[in-house]
Amino acid sequence: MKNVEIRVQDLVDKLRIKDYRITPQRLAILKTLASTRAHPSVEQIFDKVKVDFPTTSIATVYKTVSLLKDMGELIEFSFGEGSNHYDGRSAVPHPHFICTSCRKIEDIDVPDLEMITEKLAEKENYQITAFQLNFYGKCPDCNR
Amino acid sequence: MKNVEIRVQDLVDKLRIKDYRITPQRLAILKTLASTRAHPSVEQIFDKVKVDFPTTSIATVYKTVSLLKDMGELIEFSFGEGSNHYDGRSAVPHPHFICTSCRKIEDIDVPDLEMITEKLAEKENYQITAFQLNFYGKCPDCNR
DNA sequence: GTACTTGCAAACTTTTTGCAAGAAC
DNA sequence: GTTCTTGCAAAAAGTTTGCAAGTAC
Repeated sequence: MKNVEIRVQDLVDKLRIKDYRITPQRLAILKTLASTRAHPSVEQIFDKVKVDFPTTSIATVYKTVSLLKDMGELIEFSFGEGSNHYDGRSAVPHPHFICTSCRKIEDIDVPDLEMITEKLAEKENYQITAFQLNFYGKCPDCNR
Repeated sequence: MKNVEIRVQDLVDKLRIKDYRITPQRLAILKTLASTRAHPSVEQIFDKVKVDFPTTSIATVYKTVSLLKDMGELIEFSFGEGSNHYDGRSAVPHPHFICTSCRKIEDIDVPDLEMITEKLAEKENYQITAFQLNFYGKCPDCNR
């Protein structure tokens, strides 16, 4: 079974456990979230879901995204401008690089982040539950 | 001369050089930005400015904040909910801790961040111009 | 059949904009 | 006096909500 299908099934199970119903619209939203690395906005999720379900309302997308967010199953990003973006592939926070030229969002690897977080929590007596680390600049493609 | 006054003068000079005019409203906004560590929203800046200039419009605050942002003189934050927040004390990005309970925003120190940024830029061939690093959780006061 | 979900429209929040009157230079 | 800025109100953009009709279970 592919990673995407596993994640969709995972989300379906988690919804069912909480007695939420699996409607075709919701399933389409889950599939969209699980299968993209593009960190889409609600509008972008909506555009994808509309292909299969043209009658879908954007309010439904907002409601489902909000539900998943409350369940801790997706990560929300706010970049200075416009709408929020979401990553539903994994619920674990991770750093990003955002190209200010082409607006592309890439997952990146910052090896020492866990240790840094632990040290900070200990030093300042914080109870840290999440983080947001974004680097902004130009990607190799735009940097010419 | 105090740091706050130096920063206000710095901003005034930079505005004048670009032929922007120093109105009493703008000066009050600059003073508010330079003198708080609270990372206020436009609404909160507006509330402070209104004390001295009750006729000030929130549109004026938006316009001045936007002007300073374009000049690279303040940092904008978007936390998942509500309005953007601003730090006008220094234009240099720096990490924050945000208490999810009392909503307090604190500047923190992450020693290795510069090195991490450099390594990342080199490895991925990014040209990094800014970053945003926020830790979320409970501060010592709320963690009882 | 019951309880939850959808889709629509209206409401709400935050931010931007057009423009006439006013102020900085 | 010229040009920029203000303040107001309207508009725009993003998100939330109430509710009747429809659907998953």
